[in-house]
Amino acid sequence: MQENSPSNSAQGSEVRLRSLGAYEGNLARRTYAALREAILTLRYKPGEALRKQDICATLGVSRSPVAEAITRLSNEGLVDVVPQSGTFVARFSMEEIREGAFLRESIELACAELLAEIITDDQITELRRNLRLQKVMVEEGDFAEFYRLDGEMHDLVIGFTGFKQLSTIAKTGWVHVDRARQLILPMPGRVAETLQEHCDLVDAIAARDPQAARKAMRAHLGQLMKSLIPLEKTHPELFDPS
Amino acid sequence: MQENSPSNSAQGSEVRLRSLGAYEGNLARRTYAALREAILTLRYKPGEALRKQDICATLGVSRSPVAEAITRLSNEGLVDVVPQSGTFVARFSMEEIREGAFLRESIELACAELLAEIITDDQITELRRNLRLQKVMVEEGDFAEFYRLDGEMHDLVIGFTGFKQLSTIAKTGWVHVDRARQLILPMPGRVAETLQEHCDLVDAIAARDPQAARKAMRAHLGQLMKSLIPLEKTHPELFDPS
DNA sequence: GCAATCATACTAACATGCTAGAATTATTGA
DNA sequence: TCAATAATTCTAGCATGTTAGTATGATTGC
Repeated sequence: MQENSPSNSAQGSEVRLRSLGAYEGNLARRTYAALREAILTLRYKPGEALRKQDICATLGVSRSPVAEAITRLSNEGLVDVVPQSGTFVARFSMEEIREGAFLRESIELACAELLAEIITDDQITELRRNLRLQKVMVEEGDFAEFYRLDGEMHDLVIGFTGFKQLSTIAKTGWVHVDRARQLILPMPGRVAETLQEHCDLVDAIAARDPQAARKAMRAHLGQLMKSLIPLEKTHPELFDPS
Repeated sequence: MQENSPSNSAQGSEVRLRSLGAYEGNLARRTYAALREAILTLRYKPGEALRKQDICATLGVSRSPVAEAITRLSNEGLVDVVPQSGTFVARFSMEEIREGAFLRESIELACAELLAEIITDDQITELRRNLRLQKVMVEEGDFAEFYRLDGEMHDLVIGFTGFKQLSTIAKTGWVHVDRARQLILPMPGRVAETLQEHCDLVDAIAARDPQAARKAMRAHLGQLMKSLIPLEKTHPELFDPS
């Protein structure tokens, strides 16, 4: 039932998990981070079974930290645990993607609105600095770095409110969107528009106009969702039959 | 399998953890639920050390499920784990309370706004039914039930959007608010106002007026926060020194 | 050939032993 | 008297043994 994939042999030689040295925290946390990254970057494919033994061997740890990591991934909705049977990488679900996008929109709308009232000049400067770097990356065609800066900008917007955990929660809801987004990267035609949307957002916040900030943020996230919706038709095998 | 006998142990001290039979899921999940309830109801006091051995003995389980439960509570911010030292019930932090309230407000504002556009007549009926029950409870002075209906109404508002996980996330952010609210319950003078705020919110949604829904929701949650802020002065020992 | 049955090989979940490090107390030294 | 140090006793974290339940593949019966 969970059987997977013609041809796609990807045998053991392929490195799908980064060494734990790349992360920080205790073993369980690092194992979690390594697995999470592999899932989000689609090195583990939706529907695929996760073999604890292999993971233990690859990472050189015992089953305990791996089990804890999988529990956390399960809470996040990135894997499905079937009791006494197995653990599988969750398939995409447009429902969850929509929900994650709605959650993030809710949070960022509120943040943008709040920020438009309390943001400092230094913070505006930092946002504009990030924007300039984005512009450079678009010009140079470095999409990977552009998307990193994109994420950083959203983080800045949330972080400037002074709330510490909000960004983590926003990202948690965002994981499904992020994973799906891997399928449409890079989108050369879209980055220029995205950059413009980012500029509009920062302008609205800098102008201390809450309503405009809300509008800009909503337009921006709406555009992203529009690009994700076709995925269910173009990659049906990666989606939850629903 | 493991019979959980009416516990010997706990040398005369009060029962702070309900039997696992009251919950569902595997042992780890039930242990988590039992601990969480005890922390939220302040049967475990902020700052207090959590003794794994005692918990194991009381619940009649081994350290594994307890460890997993504590990890989850830690992710939720309800306990602080100090490596190689101990686990402590998190103290209140007005910062976290504000943040939880902001998160919930963000989500519920978005939901209220969305609902004002898509809500069905049946759903409005269900909200109004809940409101009538609330009114009865206010009249009868049954604050516990009123409080439960309050939570149920917020859940309905979120659930009517069709999103499945949103309510869980909203509640996760809300835990700190909920725990602090234990200190000010019951507030006989406040319930009547609260009921009125609930009516205003439902009226706005039923009138399909997104702006009014936003306003009503914001006013409602703002009132709650106002009642929480004094706690830091009246119960300083329960708060994180900040 | 094909369905029903049984044996095997998996898995998650739980229990428990062990280790290193932190907190606390006891002991020493001046 | 009091500071510094050593011993004891906690703990979280990790490794690993055990158990029960599921899926799969071979075997049997017809």
